[in-house]
Amino acid sequence: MARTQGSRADITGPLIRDHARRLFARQGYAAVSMRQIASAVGVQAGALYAYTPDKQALLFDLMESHMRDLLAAWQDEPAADPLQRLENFVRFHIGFSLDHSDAVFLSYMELRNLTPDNHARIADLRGRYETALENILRDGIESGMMFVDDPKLATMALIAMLTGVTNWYREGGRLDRQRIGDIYWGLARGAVGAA
Amino acid sequence: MARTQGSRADITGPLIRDHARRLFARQGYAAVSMRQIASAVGVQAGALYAYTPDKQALLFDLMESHMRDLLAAWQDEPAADPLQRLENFVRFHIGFSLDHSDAVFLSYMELRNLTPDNHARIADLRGRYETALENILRDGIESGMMFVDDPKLATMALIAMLTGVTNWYREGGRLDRQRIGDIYWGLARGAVGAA
DNA sequence: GTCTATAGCGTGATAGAC
DNA sequence: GTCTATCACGCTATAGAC
Repeated sequence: MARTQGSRADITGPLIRDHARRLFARQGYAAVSMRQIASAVGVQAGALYAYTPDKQALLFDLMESHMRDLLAAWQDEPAADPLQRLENFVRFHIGFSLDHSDAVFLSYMELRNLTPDNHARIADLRGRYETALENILRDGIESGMMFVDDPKLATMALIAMLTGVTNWYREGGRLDRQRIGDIYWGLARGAVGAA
Repeated sequence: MARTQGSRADITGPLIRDHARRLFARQGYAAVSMRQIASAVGVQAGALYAYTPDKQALLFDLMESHMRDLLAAWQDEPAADPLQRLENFVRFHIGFSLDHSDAVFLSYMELRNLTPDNHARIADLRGRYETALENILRDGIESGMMFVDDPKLATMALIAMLTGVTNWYREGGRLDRQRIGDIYWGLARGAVGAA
């Protein structure tokens, strides 16, 4: 089958996702036009519709694949020491959030721009991730290594604290990632009463 | 001076601000039209421009007045015990955030939709508030009551943790505000090494 | 202060050529 | 798969009547 003029299907798809993610994160879904995305990619707006049925599906795909990537990347070791598992989680969450800061930002800022059905699916994935942390806290409490009044609230509090790194982190700043992980692990360990 | 037909200047201004705040917080600044705000208030879109020069100024006014209200509401007692001051801050921040959740959400979600000049002014106000907490932590460290590696990061971490309450809190939920304050104070106290 | 009407422009999405 | 052209609509903001 002969290639049609100017076709670059193998790279255009990923480029659309990359630029859309970046633009949505920086300006907000509603503020970004399909023309703007197309311009960043280097195609005309009409060409985008060969890859996505509409703008909403593009947003949902970005958020869903991010949540699936996050869940797939987190590898718990349920048999290990709960404190060690918590330290792993803290360092993992910070590292993943900084490596995918646009997707992280998108996935908790643009929930409101999803259709109700799409919203429910993302919320479900998010809930699974929160449960992963909550289970660590419950195991830590049960084993007497952690002291937390309310594991559910502690889960939300810790995730909010850790994700907050993306709000101020700048590449090449005062602290490197290892050091940031150390500091946040110290805060988290204290918060769960295991200082 | 005779009143013109249908004029309700005394209440329209606040109503515009109230509805704009609510709509911006729920749907995002870019996704809300001036017509939508006007409709919620009960006037035609053109009438809004008697109260604001444009949409951007309306957003900025909402954010700036929120930050000023926040700074005015926080009353530190520099002479008191640093731990007591931290507890006060924790309970204050959660209470204020829940009482003004739309404004809180707006003020950290829509920074990207401000002009650079307006952005700098909001960032300055936010910085002052962060400094208020940072000073408590520094005093706590100096007095040997707190153990924190990096007061700057601990400040960002604590504020992110506390503000996160607005993400999941629902009126009439499992926990009342007092109890939520107790739990978060426990987490914060532990995080700063004062459990 | 509020209304109606509208200018001027940008939007998401589609049709049809290549 | 990409382009050009376009439809139909919504947007911010303004003008002028009352």
